Order: sequence, then structure tokens, then C-alpha cells
Amino acid sequence: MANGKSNDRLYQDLARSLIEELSQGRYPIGTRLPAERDLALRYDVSRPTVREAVIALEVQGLVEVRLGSGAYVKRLPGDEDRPGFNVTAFELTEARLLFEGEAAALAATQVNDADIAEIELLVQRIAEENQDPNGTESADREFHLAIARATRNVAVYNAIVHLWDLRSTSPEAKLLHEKARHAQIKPVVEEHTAVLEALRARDPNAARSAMRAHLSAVLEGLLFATEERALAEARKATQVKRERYARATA
Amino acid sequence: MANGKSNDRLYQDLARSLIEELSQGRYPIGTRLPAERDLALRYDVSRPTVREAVIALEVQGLVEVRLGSGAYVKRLPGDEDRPGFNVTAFELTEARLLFEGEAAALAATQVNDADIAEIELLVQRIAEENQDPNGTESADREFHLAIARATRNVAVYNAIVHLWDLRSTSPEAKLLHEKARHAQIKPVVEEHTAVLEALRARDPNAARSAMRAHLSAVLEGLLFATEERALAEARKATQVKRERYARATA
DNA sequence: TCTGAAAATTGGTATTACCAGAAGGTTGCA
DNA sequence: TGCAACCTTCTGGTAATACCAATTTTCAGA
Repeated sequence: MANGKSNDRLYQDLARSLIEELSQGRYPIGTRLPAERDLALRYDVSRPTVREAVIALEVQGLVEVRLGSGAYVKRLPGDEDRPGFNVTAFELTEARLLFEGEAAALAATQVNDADIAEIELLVQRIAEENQDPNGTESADREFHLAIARATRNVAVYNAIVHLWDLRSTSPEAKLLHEKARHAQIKPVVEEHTAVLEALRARDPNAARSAMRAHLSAVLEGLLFATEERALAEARKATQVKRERYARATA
Repeated sequence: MANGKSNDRLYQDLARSLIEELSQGRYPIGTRLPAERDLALRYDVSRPTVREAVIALEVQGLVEVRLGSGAYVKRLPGDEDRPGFNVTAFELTEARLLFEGEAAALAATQVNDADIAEIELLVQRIAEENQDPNGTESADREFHLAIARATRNVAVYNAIVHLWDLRSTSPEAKLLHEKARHAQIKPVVEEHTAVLEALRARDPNAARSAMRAHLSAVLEGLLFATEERALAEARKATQVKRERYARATA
């Protein structure tokens, strides 16, 4: 028998063991797993059981089985597991600056009057939420997602939703955003209005600029809210990085 | 034998057939699948093969197997959390054009020599894969992800991985990409090389342009591969949209 | 040194057998 | 009559074995 918990389904124990070994660096990507018969011997199980475990890995996309040749490591476990877990608020906002800027530009060429009306309403709601000390920032999120939807591109919308979701997925990002809000750093209505006006004018370049300006300001706000020593390094790195980027693209 | 493509891995054919039946409403959620021995008889395969197929469903979370009782339907295929299920290949590529262009620009300001070397190697691998008629396009994916990583921004990387994953999640996108590859529309090495050179020169604007040019070409390839009436509409809409966007941002 | 065929290796599938848990019916007792 | 214990049967769990097919390696012969 393998080693893991011996309850039910032996193949699962074996699969777990193999995945464990994979993530420990034995069997790097591209290498071949031992032959089914060898694995059966090594783990003292029958070959059918080994086959079942290997199939479990195959279905998860971890290995690729080639007839007559062997099972080859295709991807390491955890390679996709949570690559967004440690995203910092800075990275997140930087990504939004890049992506939402382009999304706004595309949206400016695709919006209709209904979209404009909806976005206008959301700007109003952002203003209202700013008054309320206990208010959330849901209107802000809705504003950005409405623009993403206005691109008429589900993939664009989807990716931007993904970014917003990372905000709550990543503990660090979540924390810093809360800190910023607590410090009275709130969505500036003027910045949102500028984006709205650019969309209304169907001017993609203006929309891109306005959105970038807005998110630059958000980034500044985050930097301002950062005082902990733990984050000081990240802050400095981000500033240097941004300056380098700004110089190079100027 | 089952019915599906009879290539390799009988269990996969059977798994496909079962998934097909699941999504057709036979075996609703909570019901029990026929016993392994019965399925073996019905599909004229051996019981081990049936077990392998059921395990494939189990790993995908479609069924739950209870010892001594049977395999019960847990979730329907496509019931999954997939807000990107209906993304078209056009939308996907358009999104990549916008986002990966910016990512390339950022990457150009952040790459180091090791990144360059890695990417160079991947361009080579793309060339090799193009020679192989049965080759996959994994090097292409790796190329784009390596650039995303070179941004030194996990959020950017994450979002771009997300887009690539949509490609396999969305049946329509997957289909069209396969069709395109079948039509000998393969990653053009020159386009990738141009991106590489821009990165080597640390020139963000050139990197953005090269990446956009590359993905524009991919989009053209997809349009070219589209002949079905069913897709004609999407094709036309995409063209009109792109032209409008191009005019407006010119 | 190169080539090609044979041999060894490896996955693919089928058979068969027996064990263990679950389910449902049957029997026997209260 | 009703309930509980038992037993039969069904179902998955695993093992052992045999043979096929594709691939890879080895090695003899040119």
C-alpha cells in the first residue's frame, strides 16, 4: 500500500503521493515517470491501480502519457494553483492601469447611449458612497466593470473581473485597500467624470488617458497609505519601476 | 468499443461518451450511473476501462463514487463556474492584443538577460514545433507567458494566464483554434522574433507594436480560417469593430 | 560509420478472481 | 403485528495475469 490516508480509493493515495513528489522537484518537467510496472513494485500496488493514479494526474493535466514510451511531466502541481495569492495592491493597480486603460479605449468605440446612461448613474453613486463613512466601494467596482462590458468583448470583461477578484483573493492587497479607504482616500469623482466624458465623446485616446490618470492617482493613494516598514520596500520598488517605465515610454 | 474518435486511450472515448450523455440530461444530478459491470457490457469494453473512465469523471468532479453503492452524478458538465464559456476566439484574441501589447511594453522595461535567453529559446522551439505536423503549440503559450512573467507583475501574469485558459475553456474558441492550426495557420516565427528584438532593445513602444502586430496577424488568421456560415456573422462583426477601433485610434 | 531489423521496454486492454461495503429482502423473535 | 438481526445480492476495490501495439534500444551486418 502507499503511505497516505488509507481510506477508500487506493489510487487516490497513490496519486497524492505522486503529486507530492512532483511538487518536491523529483520528476522535473519533461522528465519521464517510472514505468507503470516499476511504480507498482515501488508502491506495492497492482498495475491497474497505478494506471488509475496516472490517469488521475493525466486528467489534471499534470502528465502526458505516450503509448509505448511513458508518462511525461507536463506541468507542476500548484503551477496554476494560486498564482494570484501574493499579488500586492501595487501590482494589481499597475495591471489595472495597463489593462483598463486599453479597455476604456476600446469601449469608447463601442459604447451606446444606454451604456453612457448607466455609467453616468454609477458616477453619481460613487459620489454618494463617498459621503457615507460606512459605505462600501461597490459603485466604484461597478463603474469599472460597466466600462469593461461596454467593450462588447467577454474576454476583456472577464479578465478585468478577474483582476478585481484578485483584490479580495490576495490578503495583502485586501489589507492595503482597506487601509487606504480608512485613510479617507476615496475614489475621486472628477477622475471618473473625466473617463465618462471621454466615453461620451467616443474618444478612445482620451478615454485611455483619463483611465490611466485615474489609476495613477489610485496608485499614488496606495503609496501614500503605505507606512509600514514591511511595505516600504515594495513601495520603493514600485516607484522605481514606474519611473523607469514612464521614462522609457515617454 | 465506444463511439468517439478511436485514437489512443479507450477510457477517454468512454469518458467523452459519458460526459456527452450527462450533458444530454440522461443521468440527472443525484442519480446513479449504471454499475461498472453494466457499463462494460453496454459499451463493450472491459471493467478496468470503465473504472478508468469513471475515475476521469471523478477527478473532474462530475461524479462521486461510493463504495458498494455506485457512482452518483454530482455536477453537470458545463454547469461549472465558467463565465468565459462563450468567449469567441475573436474576442479572446482581441483581448490579448490589447493586454499583451501593454504587458510587452512593461516587460521591455523590466526584462533581464536571463528572461531574454529563455524567450529566445522559446522562439526556437516555436520554429521546431511548426515543422512537426502533429506538434502542439505549447511553445507559443510559453513564449507569451514568459513575457508576461517578465513584467515582474504577478497580476499581469495572472490575467494573461487567465486569457490563455479561456482558450481551452470555451468550446467555440478551442474549435476555431484547432481549425486554424489544421489549416496550416501556425505561429509565425518572424513575428515572435520581432517581439524578442524589441525586448532585447528594452524598447517598450517597439515591444507593444510588435506584439500588437503579431496578434493582429493571428486575428487575420482566425478570420481566414472562418468559413462556416455560423461563424460568418461573428467574423463580420469583428471586422467592423476592428475597423472602427482602428480609425478612431489612428 | 551507418543502416536496418530484432529484441526489450512501455503503455493499452481484457479476463478473471476475490474482497469489502451497502442495500434490500427474509426470517425469527418479541 | 412489528421490529430487529441475518443473509443474500449487488456494487465498487484491488490484484494477478496475459497478450497486443507502439516505441525505444540494441546490435549485427553492410
